[in-house]
Amino acid sequence: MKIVKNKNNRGGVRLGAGRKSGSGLYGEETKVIRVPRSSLGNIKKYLNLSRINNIDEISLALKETTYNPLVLFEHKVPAGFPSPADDHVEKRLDLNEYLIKKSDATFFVKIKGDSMIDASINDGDIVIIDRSMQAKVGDIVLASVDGNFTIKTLSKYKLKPRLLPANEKYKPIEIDDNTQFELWGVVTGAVRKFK
Amino acid sequence: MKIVKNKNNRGGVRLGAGRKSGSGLYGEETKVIRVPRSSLGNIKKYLNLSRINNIDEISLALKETTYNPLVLFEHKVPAGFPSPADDHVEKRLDLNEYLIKKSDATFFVKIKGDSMIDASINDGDIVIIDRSMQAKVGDIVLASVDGNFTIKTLSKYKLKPRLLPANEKYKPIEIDDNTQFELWGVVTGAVRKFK
DNA sequence: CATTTGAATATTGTAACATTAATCAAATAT
DNA sequence: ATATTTGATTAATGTTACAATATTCAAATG
Repeated sequence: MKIVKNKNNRGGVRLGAGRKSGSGLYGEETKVIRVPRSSLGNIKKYLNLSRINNIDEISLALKETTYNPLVLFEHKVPAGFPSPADDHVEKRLDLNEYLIKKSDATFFVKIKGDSMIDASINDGDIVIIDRSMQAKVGDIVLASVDGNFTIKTLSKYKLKPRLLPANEKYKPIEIDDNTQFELWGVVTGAVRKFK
Repeated sequence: MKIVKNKNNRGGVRLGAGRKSGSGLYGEETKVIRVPRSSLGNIKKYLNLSRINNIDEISLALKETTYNPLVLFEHKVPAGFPSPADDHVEKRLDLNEYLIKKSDATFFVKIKGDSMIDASINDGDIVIIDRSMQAKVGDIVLASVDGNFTIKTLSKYKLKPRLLPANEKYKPIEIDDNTQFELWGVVTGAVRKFK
């Protein structure tokens, strides 16, 4: 009986070989903990979000839900507003529910600057971004271009993506093969506080 | 040499003895998971809170639509968006909480028409109205004028209120003694859905 | 000089273990 | 008879150990 050896005799003691420290999923030391089964899903979701977005700390603020089913007057008549008593449709409205479809694929960005002013997105507004949606031409998207984040309308030009600002002061951004370009998500809504 | 026995000879085989299942901290099965060290604190805080506050409520708050503990990138740099890793401040954001101060004095109106377009309030937007606030000149308000509801900027002219549209196409509305006029509330915010 | 290869080492999920905590009924005390 | 003490019993919990996987490097090969 023969002992089959490796045909090749490569490798050997190599200084500095091996996987590098910090090359893991989280880039840092991990610990083992025991958690109740019903919390597993939430915790994994949390870890996933923080990993993807490269966030140091997410404070799991577990305040009481502020959900207050409030009243919505929905106006049906184009010119002016009808008497609420006669013509409005009353509805309960939860703003989270109204504006967010997939909560675990959604995050918010606060707008700085006026480049989307013609799309009624102003400095200080908060836009709602859905990472899970497939962006189409015409959508307002969050993208990174050469390392900078920007919110623009997605367009196409000569088979390449093109980002259009909604303000005449700014020029479209053309994306070529030398441009780092990544779509982060589709802007699905916006909120503004006046007071 | 003596073997020291127990002085007492109590106990023994007892059917049904022992700690009862489900008597633990969480009252349910637990699992072991590995998490990054930097997240440990938050996860423990979360587990602690959910335990104290009754699992159902909290997991509902995290999972269901009413409360979305999502991630907010708040940008500090005016021009464009910086790398999220560098400059963002991350927060949980509850849109209800963000936009509503006094929930029992607040209601919503869905906008029809383009008369406030220059204030970035467009057809289809939903505005948030606080009935409890004292309206000041410059505020966007909901008012009824001769039985019709309208949303305009509150102004003053010759000691009388005047309602200014935010669109050149429309004219200011002067309020005189023969005009029925009532202030319904101050517009404190607006939300828009793109998709 | 580019490619292939396997040793080397970190990561990661899970099992195993030791310790702690809770429960029960027999033994003891009152 | 009733209350209390006690230790066997078993679940829960935190930690370590381990096996499987992933990643990296440079020697060997082409």
